[in-house]
Amino acid sequence: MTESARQTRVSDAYARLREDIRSNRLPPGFQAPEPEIAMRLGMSRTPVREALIRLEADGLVELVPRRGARVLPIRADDMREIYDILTSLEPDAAAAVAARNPTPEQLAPVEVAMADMEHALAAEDLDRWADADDRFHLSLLDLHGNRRLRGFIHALYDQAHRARIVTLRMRGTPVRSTEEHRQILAHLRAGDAEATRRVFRAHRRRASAELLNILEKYKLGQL
Amino acid sequence: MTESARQTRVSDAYARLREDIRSNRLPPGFQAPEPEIAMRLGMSRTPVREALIRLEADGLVELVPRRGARVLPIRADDMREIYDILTSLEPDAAAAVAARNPTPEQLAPVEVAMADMEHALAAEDLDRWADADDRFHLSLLDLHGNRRLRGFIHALYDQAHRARIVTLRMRGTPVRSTEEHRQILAHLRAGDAEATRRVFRAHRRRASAELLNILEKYKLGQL
DNA sequence: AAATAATTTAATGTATACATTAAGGGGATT
DNA sequence: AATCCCCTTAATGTATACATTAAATTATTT
Repeated sequence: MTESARQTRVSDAYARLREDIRSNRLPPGFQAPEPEIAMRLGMSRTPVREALIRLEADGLVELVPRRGARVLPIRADDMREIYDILTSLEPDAAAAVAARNPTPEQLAPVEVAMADMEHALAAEDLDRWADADDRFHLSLLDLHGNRRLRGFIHALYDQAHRARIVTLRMRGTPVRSTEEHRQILAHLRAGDAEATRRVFRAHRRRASAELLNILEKYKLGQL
Repeated sequence: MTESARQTRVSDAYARLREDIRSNRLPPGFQAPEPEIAMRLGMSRTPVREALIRLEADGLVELVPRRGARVLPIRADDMREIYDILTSLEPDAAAAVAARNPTPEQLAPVEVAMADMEHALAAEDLDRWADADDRFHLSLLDLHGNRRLRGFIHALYDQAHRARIVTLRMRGTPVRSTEEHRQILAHLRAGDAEATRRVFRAHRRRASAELLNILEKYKLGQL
């Protein structure tokens, strides 16, 4: 659904349902038949069905015959899957960016996200920090330019969003993550592909182990 | 669309269109409005629309407003994107499998694919070889067990299928690829994660460079 | 011949009708 | 209390009607 595409009921339904899922207004496990969802959104079943098919493709819901759409929970296993994939993909993508010796202009969105991250940390504003964290990672993907990679990782971020938001305050202030991002950015500026890859990968491993430990410690079997 | 799901017009439309695209019966760039596609498949527009949404999510078509569905070509750039992703994901997945010290039973599907590859090579049957090659890679993913990874890579294989089939006979007999698969399997049997990763990654790099060179040499800008 | 305007055609997006069938509920039986 | 049977309800899958609008075609003007 491109920004330039004209607004349709399908795109409206898609955006609203996606945002309700991401914000836990439609919590994991929530299930409703199509007529009910259509009524909630004030439209007929047809655009709702189409939106649900797209959300299913994004891994946010499953369509259960005769029971409607169910918001998929994110279990510890799911987060492990997602982090395994990100740990393979993101460091290689970042290393490829570093290998190109990106200009300061090209790195600007990453720099802005880094600066926002630092400010949010200083202000102890975890929500702003999380947003800046997302932008750091995703702007690197934009810079990298592989569209399939970008699409897939966006979908994984959507799926992981709730688990990350819910556990954010359980993880302590993200001093270490911020420092690791700083190191990654320093290596990017230096055009050092191997160092970028190494530090990024270590960051992903540490951060994902931390979150998975929390999910297991607090018995958050699913979110 | 699970195997166990009952057959619907949607699933029928999806399977038929997907197979027509993969086999070039609907070639890249082919474009038709929904009513025409519905007529071809002998059903109404509704199930066709749903099937097309799923095919769009799979990256095989794009839905063009007022112009119907267009079969996406695979350009050299696309193949490069796909191979970059596979070169990051597959070696790590295979290394993770090796690290578990898989039993001979667990490795059986990979062994069968390997044996089929050898036989196909001896018989100079490139189509059978390509099929066995697919099964080698995909059965490793099944063994690995990461569902998101598996789903994504299946979609990439679907997208890459035509380019690989069309260029198969231009690449010469895949003696080298077969040897590399043998080495990968030997390291898997030995439970050597690092060697599995290294050889797999080298294999991916060489094989993708070869195919991309052919796409550029023969000016096959798109397929 | 080319450009522009007007008209016609047809695709899409959406709503809804309808047949099928699965789920849910209630009553009877064990 | 548990299970089974029957009936009712309602969800889904699909077809099609319909309004809107974009593309295509035709007519007119330059």
